[in-house]
Amino acid sequence: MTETRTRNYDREDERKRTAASNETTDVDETESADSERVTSCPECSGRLVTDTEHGETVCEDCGLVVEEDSVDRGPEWRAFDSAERDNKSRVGAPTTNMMHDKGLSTNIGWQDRDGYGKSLSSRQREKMQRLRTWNERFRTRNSKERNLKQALGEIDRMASALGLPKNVRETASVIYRRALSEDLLPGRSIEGVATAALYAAARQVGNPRSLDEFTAVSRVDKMELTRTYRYVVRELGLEVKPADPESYVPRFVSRLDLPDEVERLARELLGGAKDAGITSGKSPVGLAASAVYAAALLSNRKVTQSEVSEVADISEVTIRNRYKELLEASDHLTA
DNA sequence: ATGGTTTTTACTGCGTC
DNA sequence: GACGCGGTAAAAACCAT
Repeated sequence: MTETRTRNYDREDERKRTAASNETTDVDETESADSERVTSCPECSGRLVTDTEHGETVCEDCGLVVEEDSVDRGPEWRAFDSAERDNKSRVGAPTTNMMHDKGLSTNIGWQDRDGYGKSLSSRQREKMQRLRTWNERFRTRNSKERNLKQALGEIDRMASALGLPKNVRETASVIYRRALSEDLLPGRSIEGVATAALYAAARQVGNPRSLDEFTAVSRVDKMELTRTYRYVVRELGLEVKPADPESYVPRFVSRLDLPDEVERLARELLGGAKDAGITSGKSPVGLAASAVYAAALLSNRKVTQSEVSEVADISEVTIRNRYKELLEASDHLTA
């Protein structure tokens, strides 16, 4: 009931509230770019045509240029038959980065001798030394590739076990690559960092899974996961927003076989709770679970607390406490 | 390490089927 | 009586300092 809130969710919650404007690195720029597309001329509401050669969008009737200097996303080359197109095209499946050297890497001997056993001139020796340096660099890179391959396999396995979509896996592998290139791995298990990366990725793209769900499919225990997760987030300066309770709602609803109506109501309740400021510092999972329970109650679907607590992995007591608050908040809002 | 907060565990009482 | 629900106290977990 007081204002000294400490928890994780809370801190970031406050940060979001106070500094909502200076978003820096996050992934949600998809909407703003395409949402304001004009479909008809603002002057005469004629039909618009795109002139790709000049990079403009022009009204067919009055000739008004609605948009100019648009980016040409086509290829910069021309092809006159399909063979040529195949030849010049550089698109295709992305390179995987998952291949390692298959033991074909080169070794440069340490004795400064040539093929006949004679010693080398000082000039040649210097050259060999430089070559050794570079070769070593490539080889360690290769060892990192192997590491990466294993980690990506783990990420894939866990992601599919948790039913996480592809974009989460991609984000996770990006995070893992960064962790690898910044040398965060020594002293930590590949599995641990991979799990942490996936956990962070799931949260970043707004499709979070609880820590418990992760420990269920990962070989690392909860403590190691949270530790490496915090470590990775800190070292990489990752911006992970607090999990939005609403993002858990659909899963709970579907696991309980409840109608969409309940989902809608639950979201409404959560919105009200957010406005009332009672979400701060509370576990998002608990909040979501209670909202689902309360919503089911309001729409006359009978679901027991223990059922909800089962699918959400939250104690019944927490559900009771939260859902009381939720209803209270919604009463305040409507009254 | 400590202190403050939330969540969980365990237990009790009440009402209904 | 079993079950769902509400409440409480104490323990455990968690996070910031």
